[in-house]
Amino acid sequence: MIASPDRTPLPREFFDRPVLEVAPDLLGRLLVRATPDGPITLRLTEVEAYDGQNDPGSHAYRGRTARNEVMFGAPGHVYVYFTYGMWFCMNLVCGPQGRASAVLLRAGEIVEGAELARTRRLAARNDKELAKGPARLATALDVDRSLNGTDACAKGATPLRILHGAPVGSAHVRTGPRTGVSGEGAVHPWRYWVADDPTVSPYRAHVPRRRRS
DNA sequence: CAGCGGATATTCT
DNA sequence: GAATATCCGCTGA
Repeated sequence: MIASPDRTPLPREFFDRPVLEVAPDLLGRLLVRATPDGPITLRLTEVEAYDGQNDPGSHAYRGRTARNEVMFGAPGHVYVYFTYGMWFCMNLVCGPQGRASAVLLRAGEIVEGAELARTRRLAARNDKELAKGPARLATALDVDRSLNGTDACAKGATPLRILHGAPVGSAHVRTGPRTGVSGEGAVHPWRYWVADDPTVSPYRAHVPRRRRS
């Protein structure tokens, strides 16, 4: 008998902790995206921690800019950025406020509303690929810049909410280097995923893109 | 399966 | 100008 996941919201205090504590604790939690056609619910299976102060890989490492200002705000809010000229990725801001740390949501399993996610992820060959990768995850959940700064712990109505779900025990959490991070930031094993989960994205070491002609 | 080119925002040099 | 917290479609083994 498998216990039903807890559908109550995570309190803001959950995020008001150091990012290295929050990140592994997010695995197995549920993210609910309210769309006009109904909810899309994702079970988190892969995340990465970014520390705004000591981490050269973080968008906030070199200080506050127009892009990263949400990271400097209250924990539990959503930081969305646009990358490679084409894709959005989403993060959840962690505490303490002002440290500008956040967790990148890299992959998950769509447990509700897969038919809605499929209409946005036409390239996915099967449901396990719907949210396998950070930009795929954002696309599947219809997340773009308009949701930057959304409070995922809001009391009232919100387009995006995070629930307790069924946290993964530490025995099932794996860690390794972050994907696509280069330089000194690459040494930290701050990528966390659920062991043997088919929705986790393949690891790709950072490779600089070749210069265009 | 591996490799590569294209899309082109944002930030840094 | 160059790098980046990426993905997709094509090519060739």
